[in-house]
Amino acid sequence: MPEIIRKPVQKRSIETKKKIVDAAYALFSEVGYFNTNTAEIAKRAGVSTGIVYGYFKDKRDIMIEVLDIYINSVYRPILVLFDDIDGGNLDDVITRVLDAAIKAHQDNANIHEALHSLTHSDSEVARKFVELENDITMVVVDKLSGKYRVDNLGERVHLAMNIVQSFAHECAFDHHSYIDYDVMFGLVKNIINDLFDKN
Amino acid sequence: MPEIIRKPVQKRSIETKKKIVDAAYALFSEVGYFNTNTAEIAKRAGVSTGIVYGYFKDKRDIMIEVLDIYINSVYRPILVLFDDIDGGNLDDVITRVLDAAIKAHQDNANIHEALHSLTHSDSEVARKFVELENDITMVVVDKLSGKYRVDNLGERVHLAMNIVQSFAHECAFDHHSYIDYDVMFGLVKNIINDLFDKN
Amino acid sequence: MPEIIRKPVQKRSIETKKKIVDAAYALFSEVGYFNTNTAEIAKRAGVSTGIVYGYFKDKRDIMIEVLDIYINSVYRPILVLFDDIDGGNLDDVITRVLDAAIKAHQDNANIHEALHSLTHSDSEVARKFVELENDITMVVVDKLSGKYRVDNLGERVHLAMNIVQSFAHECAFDHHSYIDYDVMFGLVKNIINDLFDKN
Amino acid sequence: MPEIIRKPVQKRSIETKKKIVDAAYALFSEVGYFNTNTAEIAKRAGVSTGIVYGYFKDKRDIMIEVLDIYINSVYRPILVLFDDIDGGNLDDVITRVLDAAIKAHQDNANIHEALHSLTHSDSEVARKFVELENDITMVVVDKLSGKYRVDNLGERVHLAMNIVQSFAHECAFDHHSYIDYDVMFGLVKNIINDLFDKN
DNA sequence: AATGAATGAGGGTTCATTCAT
DNA sequence: AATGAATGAACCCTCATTCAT
Repeated sequence: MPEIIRKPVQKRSIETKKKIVDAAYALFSEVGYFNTNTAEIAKRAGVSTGIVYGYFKDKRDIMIEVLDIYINSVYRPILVLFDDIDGGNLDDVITRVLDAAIKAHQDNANIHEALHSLTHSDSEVARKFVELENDITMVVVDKLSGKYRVDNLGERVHLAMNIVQSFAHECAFDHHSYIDYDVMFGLVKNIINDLFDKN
Repeated sequence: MPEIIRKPVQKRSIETKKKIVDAAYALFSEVGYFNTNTAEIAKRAGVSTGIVYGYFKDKRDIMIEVLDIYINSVYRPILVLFDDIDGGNLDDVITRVLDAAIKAHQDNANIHEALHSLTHSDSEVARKFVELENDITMVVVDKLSGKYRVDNLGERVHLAMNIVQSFAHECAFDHHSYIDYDVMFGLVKNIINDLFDKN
Repeated sequence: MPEIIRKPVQKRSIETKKKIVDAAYALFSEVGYFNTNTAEIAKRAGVSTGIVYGYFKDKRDIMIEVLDIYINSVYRPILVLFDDIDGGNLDDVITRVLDAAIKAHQDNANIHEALHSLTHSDSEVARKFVELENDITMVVVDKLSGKYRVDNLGERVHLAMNIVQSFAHECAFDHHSYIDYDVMFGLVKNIINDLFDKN
Repeated sequence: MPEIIRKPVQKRSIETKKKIVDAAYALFSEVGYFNTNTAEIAKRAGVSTGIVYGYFKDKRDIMIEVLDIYINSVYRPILVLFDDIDGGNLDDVITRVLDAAIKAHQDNANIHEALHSLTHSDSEVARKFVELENDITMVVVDKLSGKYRVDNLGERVHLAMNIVQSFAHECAFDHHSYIDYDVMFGLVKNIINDLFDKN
């Protein structure tokens, strides 16, 4: 059975594919992967159900594309903020990274959890998330290693990443009325500063 | 004829219900809520498909029960560890809490994420998780407030909780080969100590 | 994915399964395998679409069962006619076999071709048909070998079988107005007699 | 806007149409009519899916053309072998016809069954096959009637045709390891000779 | 209280056919 | 004449839920 999946080259095609991915991204974000059906995706994208399978092998394939876009367009871009680290001071970089992470989480609300929860039933999703965290840690370790001579830099960076992630998530959902997020922002900044500044 | 959901009072009934919940717990943990079907739950529980609806209104109702059990049997018990805080020193408590959190995560591997990912499509699930975190923060703040006079105790406790959670999760999955988890354990302990010890 | 296919033991179950197979048999016979859909089978059987998959893994699985029934209930029974061969004379046996083959073809009109045409896309179907012909040849050779000492008995029997088949098919469809089937019957009988009688 | 089906007159057009039919012929032969889709036909033909509908009304229309080609290019040509019948002896003609029939079956393997199985769901296909057999019988009867004065010539010719067909099919698939096809060839030849030679 | 057969709406996917270019 | 993207009805199959026993 010779599945022919379109590799869109023409402008029209590219746009159709983008419409489908965008619709899927939005729906996965709103109600999750399993609560979204392909008819809904097509409808939201303004196309027929059939053409979805002209661009994607199956529903999972759409999800993988959404995941890639999420990773490469939302997640990885934060890494460039570390380019300033050589010239500037750490505190500014941390502030900018925190701001960016919070913003990314807010804009992309639920998609992270929607995709990450698939980790347990889809090993490729798991692999991509692990790889992403590995990459981020490696890049940041690399940037810092010249400047900050601390023991266990890998562990420190990874932990910092986890904390940033956790905090951004906390901010995005903002469920706890008793939390002053500005205060928490300060606490997080201190923690991360401490992770690298002293030894 | 309105379906009557059994409130089991007899021993036999209680056990049947427990078998169903246990089976659901295990399956949700292994493959997630949406990849589990009720026939499978019944089979794993060793009961008929029909009787499941004698104890639960619907599939979601089983999930809510699983969630309650997870929260009350796995999550909340960690709170008692803070009872020692008056007599002992903080460092020991932190160590024990971290150990307990890691163990809880390891034993209950995927269930947290499986349930938490439903947050976005089920507001009651969301409410329960928010409530849980509120409760934990409140209790710990209460315990600590007599002894540790720091500003923003609520934010500190909540942040500490997030970090513990994030770290326990990290340990449970242990996907990153380059991480020495003992080292990270020490870093986390320091961070939390710092959050309360100094001012 | 734990497909549970019912092995019906209760009377009710056995009847349901039979209704499904009978409906499928009729429909495959009338319009062929590919022109029959599972909803139609269920409808003709007077059951819901879902239950079909309680008894069969998939549509092909129904077809395999239909094939087995065809082979074992229609085809193989002809073999018992050869039991008389020891005591009686060959000519009578041939007559009875021809009559039986024609009747079987008439009663089961198109099913043979409907199933046999799947030979090319389903190797198990192919295997079953080959096996069937092998078995028939073997059995008949066995019966005859004591009595008729001719060379190349295997080839003779197999050829006879082909001719009987071909003729029964011809009779069943009776498309050719210029053919006197009684005459043809006599010709076929002579041919087969000649295959064994003389040397 | 009524679809206009091209009656190709230009060379280019004729070739395109031929490519489509050839592709369809091959695919029907390999996997059958229902397992072949139009996209596949177009791809194999090296044309676009759309243009297929420039030359054919629908998928069935392609099949009818394939059928016509099969009948006229593969089947009917065997008839010319009977032209020799006046001058030569019958035995030689039979040998040549058998050889030709076997070769035709081998070269065109599955197409006969693929097309013939459509008989039951498409009356035009049925008609064409009946017509073909009628024609063959008529022609052969005509050729023979001058020379061989036997009773029931129609039945004899038709039966001979069936046997040849059946045997050619047997040879083409050669599924039965215990058959010596040269021996069978001889048996078939004798049978047919006997059908006409004596009376 | 329990069984497991039965229901039927809904999901993912295919494919003959049409249409804009 | 030709392309290949697009359509949407129809197909196979699943599964939460109900029902007869």
